[in-house]
Amino acid sequence: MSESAVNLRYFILGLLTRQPMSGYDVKRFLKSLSWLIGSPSAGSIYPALRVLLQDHLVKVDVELREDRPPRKVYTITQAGRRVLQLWIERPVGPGTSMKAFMMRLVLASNYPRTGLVAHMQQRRSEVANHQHALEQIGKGLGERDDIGQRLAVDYALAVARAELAWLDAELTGAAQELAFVGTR
Amino acid sequence: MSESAVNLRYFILGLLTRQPMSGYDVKRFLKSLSWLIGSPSAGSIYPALRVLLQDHLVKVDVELREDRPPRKVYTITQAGRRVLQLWIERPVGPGTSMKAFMMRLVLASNYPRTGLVAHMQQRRSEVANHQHALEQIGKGLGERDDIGQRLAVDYALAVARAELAWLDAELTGAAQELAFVGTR
DNA sequence: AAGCGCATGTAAAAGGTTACATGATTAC
DNA sequence: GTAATCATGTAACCTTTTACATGCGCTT
Repeated sequence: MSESAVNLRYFILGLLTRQPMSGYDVKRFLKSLSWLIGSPSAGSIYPALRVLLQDHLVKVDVELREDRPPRKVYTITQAGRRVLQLWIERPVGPGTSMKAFMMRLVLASNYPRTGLVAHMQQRRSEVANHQHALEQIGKGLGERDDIGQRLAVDYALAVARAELAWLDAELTGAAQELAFVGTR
Repeated sequence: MSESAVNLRYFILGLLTRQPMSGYDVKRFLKSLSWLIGSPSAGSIYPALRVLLQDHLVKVDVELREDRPPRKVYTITQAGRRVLQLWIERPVGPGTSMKAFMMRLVLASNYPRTGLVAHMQQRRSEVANHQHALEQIGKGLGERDDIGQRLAVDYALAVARAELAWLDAELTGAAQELAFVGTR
């Protein structure tokens, strides 16, 4: 359950590589993807942006409009891009949540193609491991009355299988692309 | 992203309905299911148990062993069972994470059968909603260069489809059981 | 001899949510 | 006229992680 820490800041930093955004923009965007990543409240987004600003990883331009609170548009700096690259290239250890994987997937455009493939392969092996572990648990359960545990393990297995199927399909596609690029 | 709060305490309380456990037992069990629910550190489990104890929802028996730290075995009290029922019957609002759903699924044996079915139907409609929302986002993305967003949405859709398939299969099974019980 | 599993816990720090505060504009 | 959306932010509170502290027994 570790390393959810620090992630929101880096993820927001990553979003700013697509285009400059205000805190409110970030909030709206995250809300639209709430299913994938969660929808953090204002009380975590604005402070996160302030920290990024203090660390000089983003700069801010204030858009003044008449009779409204000013809109503060944040832009990633060169230093920000460097720090983001370090974060993105840092291999994610075992036990990474789907949410953490999703975050990096959303930021795919910041990866070199091979880096993205490596990241997906990493996920593939993680999920395969856990699938195996779940199957073992399932067997161990046998005829007992752990109805809840059996349901939960079964549910998780169904999800794991879907993840693996998607990753395999996507990875074979990517492998062909890379092979093509390599031979032309 | 709300209401992760308070959950670990209740979930641990729920685990104690299966059998009395020590903090270390809880930790080991959670670790084995880390993929489903996450594996909280000692720093959250032991304090959680202390709070449960202070609220008289569990009681503790100390097993003294030679030359080792004593093992503290926690047992749920009647008051604990009542509080757990209230938590379990409280309808989970929209935006509930898979993890929160999993927690309640693991505790399925504490539900009356119809309550469990209702809970799964609730999840079904939630996932269906989000699937729809994701499909809309996917269409809106079109031919743009949001490669990351497209991948993430696609991935989430694959997972959502798997969840729906599982829930539908399980719910039709449960419906037949209930019908059978109803007619005999 | 080093490290892991057992077994408990605490303290500091980080992170997040909830609730509040402000205030204009737009849609019903 | 009432509610939602836009737009920012703060403060108190809660939970969780990280890192530490202790110490035995077993395995490599």
